[in-house]
Amino acid sequence: MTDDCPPTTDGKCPVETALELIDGKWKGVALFHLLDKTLRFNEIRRRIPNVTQRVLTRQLRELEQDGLIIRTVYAEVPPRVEYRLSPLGETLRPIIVALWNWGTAYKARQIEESEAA
Amino acid sequence: MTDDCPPTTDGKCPVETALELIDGKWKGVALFHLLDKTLRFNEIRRRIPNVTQRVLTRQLRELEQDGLIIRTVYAEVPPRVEYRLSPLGETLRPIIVALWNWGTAYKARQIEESEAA
DNA sequence: CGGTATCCTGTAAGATACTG
DNA sequence: CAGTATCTTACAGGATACCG
Repeated sequence: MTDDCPPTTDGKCPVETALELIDGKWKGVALFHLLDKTLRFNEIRRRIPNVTQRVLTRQLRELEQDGLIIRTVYAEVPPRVEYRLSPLGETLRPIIVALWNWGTAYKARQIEESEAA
Repeated sequence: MTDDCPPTTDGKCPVETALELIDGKWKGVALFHLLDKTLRFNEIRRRIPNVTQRVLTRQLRELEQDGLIIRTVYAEVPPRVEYRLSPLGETLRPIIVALWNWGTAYKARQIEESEAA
């Protein structure tokens, strides 16, 4: 089964295809926060310390172009821009949740190890 | 629930932590092939066209350092080096499989769209 | 067979400043 | 508030050649 990897149309393994879409230092985390609810730009930013405005903007735009999130601009002053998962993005939910669970367990393991010192 | 993201020990969201470990252009695919069985270096290489020896070597070593795979060197001539998932790496299986399924569905959708033209 | 050793290039990410 | 506009830099990835 795992051998039907390469010979797809584009010669890419589906695993590679999937990972490419969330490749970007902050994309996974951004998607994670959007699992909960629609968020405004600065709301996302506040949840991701260390990301710069420029980088976050770009990554969100790429997610939008790839059809994973929907960006809605409200013609108001001051401007309001909301981001939410698209239907396609919703299908990523189990994966994002699985990553969160895995990462959480991984961290717990790290802590145990350091305490065993 | 999704708000307990930042305030972990290292300030990183678990999603970010998990993604960092499989961040590397070919790591996900390499792990995918190792789901099936233990593979020798060139066996992995053959399954991943376009990856250079140098890069594949480095990514496998990083996976090893992160405890996701186990590298075994047999003192033979010619040399034989086998790679297999570690117990920790095994815990990634559901995620890798989910990525494969997702990527496969995504590609199918792309094809449908292009045919609708 | 399974690597190193060099060298090179593109680009993702970051810092900083400005804007409708 | 939610962005652009510039500029800079590190480094992942790749090409090529050689080795025990």
